[in-house]
Amino acid sequence: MPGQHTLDETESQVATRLAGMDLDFEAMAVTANLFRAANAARNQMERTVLAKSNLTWTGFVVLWVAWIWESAETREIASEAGVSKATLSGVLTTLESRGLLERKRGERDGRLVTVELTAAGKTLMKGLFPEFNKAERHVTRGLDSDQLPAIAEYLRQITQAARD
Amino acid sequence: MPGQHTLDETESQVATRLAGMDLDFEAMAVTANLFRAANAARNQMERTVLAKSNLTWTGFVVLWVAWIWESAETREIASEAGVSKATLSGVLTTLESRGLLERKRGERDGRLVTVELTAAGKTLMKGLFPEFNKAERHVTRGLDSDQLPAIAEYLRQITQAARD
DNA sequence: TCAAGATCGTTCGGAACCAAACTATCTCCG
DNA sequence: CGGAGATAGTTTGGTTCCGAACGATCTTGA
Repeated sequence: MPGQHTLDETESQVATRLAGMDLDFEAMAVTANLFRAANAARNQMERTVLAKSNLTWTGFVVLWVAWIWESAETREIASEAGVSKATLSGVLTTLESRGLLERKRGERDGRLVTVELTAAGKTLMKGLFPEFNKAERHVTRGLDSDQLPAIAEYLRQITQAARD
Repeated sequence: MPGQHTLDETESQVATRLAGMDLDFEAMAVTANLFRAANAARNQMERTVLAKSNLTWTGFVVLWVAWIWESAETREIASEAGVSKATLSGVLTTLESRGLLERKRGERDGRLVTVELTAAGKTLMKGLFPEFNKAERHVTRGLDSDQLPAIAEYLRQITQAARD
């Protein structure tokens, strides 16, 4: 595949190109590989699991959050899915029009909207999630399984640090 | 902040809700936290570093790749930035119209297009990248610095595994 | 009680995003 | 040669994505 660089080539080019600048190369390597890994994993899962159900990544995550929490308020979903409330509003409209979930105006507080999966949405998730989990195992198969909890913890630390 | 869940609450709710299903919970924790971390870090960097230069995340990554490699072919950039060639085509048009880069048709092979930063683009990156690196250090500050290379390596393994 | 301010979800405008179709170019081989 | 097939980047059509502006609803305090 001409014109493609391996990860090693890329990183050594980075080191050469930026040599002499006062930079934290180790932090750089962690974040650069964080984004590469997340991107690669997401693309892989979209292709192998989500595409056949005609779901986008965000659509799936939204369904997942609502499924896990039985019923969720929109700002919880937005926060958990990592999208803005504006984006969520559109995605909810899409998923609602496909009959996978329902919006319900809050009774105690008329500003709130809660989201609940329909029977069709629950059926979809019940069938899809085990496949999704297989893909999760697939993308982590290169890691020593003893280390998985520690790696998850490192990633939690990054999330925490990035939140302020 | 009512209606928000901590990471711990979320993960224990997941465990409860999915109890009894034949799932790999450790792989799930790694991937879920991978996406959370990447999202949180990206949002943080967009807000604190990129917004003031009116750059999107993808725009910045595209500029970065072209900057590192002095001059890059579009498929390299697309692969490195993790976007499709269709997306890249549009982003290049945006950045080119802002005078940050130039497209050049390949001389030996007329199908290829190489991308090169303009003087303005280079100046921008030279000023911006040290700030970006500070943000990279910020989001990794919760990690033991001795462990950073190992963590980068774990992430490379995930990238590798997700590529087939 | 009732206005001022806070908070929620939606809308709007414009960029990013992708798959599929398309045009242009190159390569291969008969 | 020269046409068949491969490969590169662009266009098209439709969703996702965000910040900012917006209405609706709730809360607060004098």
